[in-house]
Amino acid sequence: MDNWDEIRTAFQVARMGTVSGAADMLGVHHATVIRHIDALEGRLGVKLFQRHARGYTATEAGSDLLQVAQATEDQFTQLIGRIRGRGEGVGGELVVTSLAQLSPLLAPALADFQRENPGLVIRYLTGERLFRLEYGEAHVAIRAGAVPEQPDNVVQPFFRGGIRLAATAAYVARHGLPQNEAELADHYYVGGDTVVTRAPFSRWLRDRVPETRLVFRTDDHQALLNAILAGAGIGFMLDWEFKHRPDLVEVWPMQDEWLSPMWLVTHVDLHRTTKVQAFLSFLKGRAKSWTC
Amino acid sequence: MDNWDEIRTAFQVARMGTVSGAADMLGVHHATVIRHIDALEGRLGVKLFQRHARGYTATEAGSDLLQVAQATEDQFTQLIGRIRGRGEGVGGELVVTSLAQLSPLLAPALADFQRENPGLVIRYLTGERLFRLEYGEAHVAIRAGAVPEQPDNVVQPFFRGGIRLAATAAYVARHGLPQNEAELADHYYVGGDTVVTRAPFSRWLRDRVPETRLVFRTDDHQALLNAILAGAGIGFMLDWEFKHRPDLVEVWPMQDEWLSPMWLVTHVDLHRTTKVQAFLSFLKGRAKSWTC
DNA sequence: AGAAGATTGTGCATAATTGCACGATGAGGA
DNA sequence: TCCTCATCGTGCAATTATGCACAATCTTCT
Repeated sequence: MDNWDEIRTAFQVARMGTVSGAADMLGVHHATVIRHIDALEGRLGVKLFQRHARGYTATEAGSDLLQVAQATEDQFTQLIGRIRGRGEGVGGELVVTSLAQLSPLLAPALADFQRENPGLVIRYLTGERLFRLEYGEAHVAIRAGAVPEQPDNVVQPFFRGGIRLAATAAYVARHGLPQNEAELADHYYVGGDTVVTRAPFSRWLRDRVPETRLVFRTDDHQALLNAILAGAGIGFMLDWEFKHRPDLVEVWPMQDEWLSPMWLVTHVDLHRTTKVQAFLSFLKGRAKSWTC
Repeated sequence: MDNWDEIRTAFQVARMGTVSGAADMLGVHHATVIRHIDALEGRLGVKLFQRHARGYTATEAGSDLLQVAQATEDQFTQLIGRIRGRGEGVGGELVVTSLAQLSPLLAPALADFQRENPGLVIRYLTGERLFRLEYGEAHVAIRAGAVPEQPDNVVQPFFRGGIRLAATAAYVARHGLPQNEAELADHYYVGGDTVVTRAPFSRWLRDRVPETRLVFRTDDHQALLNAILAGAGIGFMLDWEFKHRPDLVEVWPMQDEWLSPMWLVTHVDLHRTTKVQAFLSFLKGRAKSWTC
């Protein structure tokens, strides 16, 4: 069945009882209404209305159509209301993706944002795979490194995350601290496994330490942190995590070149929506305390 | 919410995932689909789809629309099926109206017709008010007297109902039979009350009998017949009723001028439908035995 | 890496829809 | 009974929507 508009026209005629009344309702000329009805009846092969001098009266078929179309109009009205409401308020889903390393910072922030917006459902995606905003996989992405330059993506600077090279006090008691760059190669390290990270701090370390010194390798961020805390070696972590663990010792002072800028990325189609805007401003306010 | 066709277009895009696929489904050019989506999104102020190189992916709002429109399409498909089926087969309602006097003939015929068409619901309207075909009050009307000449009504000759002037044997035993027109005025009659019937037999009687001799008056046809059967007086009845009651005696021979032709009337919009045609041919076949 | 295929997006000519005018017809009231 | 009003129906002109051609971009397969 093609042409839903003709059904809508017939619906108004059945409801009003006259072509003129339906035309006023629909905001079109009454001739248009007559043509719609004629076309629809012609296609169906059944009369929907009895024509008489006082207007149109629905036949059985017309009454059936009236009922169905009434339900349809109600459904559509509700749909429009939901869609409009969704566009204006903060509700529905908010899908955020970031590197797994950022989860200790983001998870509490997301939890607080959800608490401020009870109608909201947060979906936080982390994973090695890059979730693609242009496929609608996420509303907001937090990316690190160089400025992302995907077309249709809106990019805003977020914060420069402080990076610490640290180990447990127990490790330091056993192996001491490196006093110069040459001594770095004498130590043991914890780091990524298959993923050849292009992060600046990772490259910095590769330039100064042979691969054989990377004695604990894992792609799981939590496992990596646990390995450092277990004294398996020296590793990089966010300043935020370092500060919250008093038994950790900074092994080498933070270098400017380690700092990789973070970016807030949204798709241009969603960037203007109230929901995304509310989240972005909330996150930027929260991030002031994260900047090193 | 105006323009249901755009919702339908958006629905197909959401279902197919691509503009091109939706265009094929709808049988229109893909440019048309793009314009519909753009117009709809513009009017809603919310993006329904994320555009990317592999097509269109529905946003939350788009998914919502998909669900609602899917239900709508199902509803419309069923509706069309019902309407088409109603047009072709014999089902739904059949509304017939006639003078109450004809109910002894029509009721059995209608019952038989219903038995032949189990999907059919018969509504038989009798009443002094003339039910109007052009307002959809009935599918078929049986009218008596002069040829009805309403526009948009299809009129067919039906049958000439035989009319008998009769009384019970008990009445005749008490009052005898009128031997000539003058003696007619000496008898007692049963007839209509408020309704000044223009039926020929009624006028014939008014011309020959003073009003005071109409001693039992009622507008209810059944009561009128019962009054005759109770011996209240002489009255007119259909030949069909007279024949089935052996205790009745014909008081005066049937006059040609009594015979009022009966007409089958349908509205032009419904006359061609299978249902009405089936009923008309059934009724005409049945009426052969009624003709006097 | 290169080529083929698929998809989206836009200017322009065409086709289809719509609006307007007028006439016709029936209903209701004085 | 006549008059007024509301409603429907149709030809013609203007507006709108559609189809086509082409370009640009991305994906995927070889």
